[in-house]
Amino acid sequence: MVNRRANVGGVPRNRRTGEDNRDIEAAYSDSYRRIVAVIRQIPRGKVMTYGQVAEDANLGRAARLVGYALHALWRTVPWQRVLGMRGRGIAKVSIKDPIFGTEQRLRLEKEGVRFSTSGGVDLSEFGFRLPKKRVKR
DNA sequence: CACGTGACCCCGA
DNA sequence: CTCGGGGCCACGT
Repeated sequence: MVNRRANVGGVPRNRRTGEDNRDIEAAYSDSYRRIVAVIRQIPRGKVMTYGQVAEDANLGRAARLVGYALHALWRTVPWQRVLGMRGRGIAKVSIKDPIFGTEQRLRLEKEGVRFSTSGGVDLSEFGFRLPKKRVKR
């Protein structure tokens, strides 16, 4: 399993305890909490891209922030269901660490997500979006 | 306060 | 396909 700490420069551990990440949400910003809230709603067998998570969390185009946050909060969410956008409705594993990257793909395949020969996931088939809030009208 | 950095993304050349 | 360039934003230094 993935026990290995994936600490990359700058990404802190839980600010309060310095270890356990289970309640890490409370220690972080509101943006992080919203990101977590969105990711937790992705059902089994479906995926979202970093950019889509940012949008649905009302964070505009802060896709980068989602990646940053997820790296720190992965213990608290189904992290495997977030992929990187690779143009034209195709998403791919975006994790640099090969151990985690492989783990992500295996977990998704176990949920029924299919990867093409080139490693892409068809978002028209496996993509998930939160139902739109009907705010305007 | 100012940078640098990062599991990102879009666009144009 | 590869490169830049600009945008996003939290966090560490």
